[in-house]
Amino acid sequence: MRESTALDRMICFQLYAASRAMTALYRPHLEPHGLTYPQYLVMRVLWHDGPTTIRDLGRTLKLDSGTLSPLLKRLETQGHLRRERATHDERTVWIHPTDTGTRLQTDIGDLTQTLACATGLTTDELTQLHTLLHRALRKDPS
Amino acid sequence: MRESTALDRMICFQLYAASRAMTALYRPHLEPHGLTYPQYLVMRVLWHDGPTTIRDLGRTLKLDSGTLSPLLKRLETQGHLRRERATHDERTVWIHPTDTGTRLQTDIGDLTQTLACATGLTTDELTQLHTLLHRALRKDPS
DNA sequence: CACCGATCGGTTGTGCACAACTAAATTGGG
DNA sequence: CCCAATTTAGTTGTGCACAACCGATCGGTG
Repeated sequence: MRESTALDRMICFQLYAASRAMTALYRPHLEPHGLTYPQYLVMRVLWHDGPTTIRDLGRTLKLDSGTLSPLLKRLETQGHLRRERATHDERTVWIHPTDTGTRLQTDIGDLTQTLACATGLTTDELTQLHTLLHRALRKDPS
Repeated sequence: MRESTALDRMICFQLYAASRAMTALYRPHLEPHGLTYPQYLVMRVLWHDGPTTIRDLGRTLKLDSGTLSPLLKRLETQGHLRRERATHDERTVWIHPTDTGTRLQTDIGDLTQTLACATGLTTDELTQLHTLLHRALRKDPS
C-alpha cells in the first residue's frame, strides 16, 4: 500500500473523479445541442419512456425537486419539453417531450460507441464495472 | 438487453449516481465537523502531504482554481488552513494546515471501514472496482 | 533592459446538488 | 363530513464544478 493515500479515499475519490471525467467526455457532444449532462439524462428518460411525471423522473434519476424544477424549466424554455399539471391529481406535473425534444434524439445520435471507446476499457471490463456499480447501488433500490 | 435504457447510459449514469450516493454516505460523518466532501478531500491531502501549493492541489484532485479558490477561502475562514504566498515565486500560494486543521484528522478518525461496509461489496469486489476505475481514469494521468 | 509567451491564482457567470422550508392538493381515520 | 398526516412541486440558500476571462508574475531571448 504505497499509494499516496488509503484505499477508502481512493475508491470514493475515484468515483468522484470518474464521474466528473465522464461528464467531461459527454460535454463536447452535448454542448453543440445546448444540453448539459443532467439535462441529457432527463431527455433520455423522455425518449425512452415518453411522457413522465416529475415524481417518477426524480425516482429514476435519484434527484429531488430542488434540482429538477429549475432544470426542467430550462429545458422547457429551450422548447424540448412541456409541463402539464394532471387534472385528476393536481399535485403531479406531467412532462411531455415536444417534437423539438424528440428530434434531438436523432440529432445527437448514439454516443455508446464513442464514449465506451473513450474509457479505454474492454467490453468485458465495462460489463464488470456495470455489475459492480449495480451491486454497490442496490442498497436502497428506490 | 431488457434494461430500461442502453448500456452506455447505464455505466455513465451509474458513475454519476454512485458518486453522489458516496458523498451522501460521507455527509453525516463530515457535517458534524463542518466539512463538505470536497473540503475533506483537500484536508486529506494536507494531512498526508503537509503544506502544498494550490497548483499541486489542483493537479491531485483534478480541480481548477475556479473551484479551489472559494473552497480554500472557506477552509481558511474555518481556521483549518492558512495561505501564504511564496517569496521566491509570488505566483504560487502555499497552503499550510493549522493545528486546528491537523486535529481534525484524529477527530474525524478513519472512515474506511464504515464506508466500505456501507457499499455492501466484499473486499475482493472493492479491489476489482478500484482496478477498473484506475484503468478508466488513467487515460490522461496528469 | 525590453518584450513575449507561459504560468498561476482569482473572479464572474451558469448550472447542478441538496437541505430546509412552503403551499397546495389529496388521503385516511374518526 | 372534518381534520390531521401525507404527498407533490416549487423556492431559497449554500457549496461545488467549470468555462471564460483577467492581472500579476516569472522565464527566456533579443
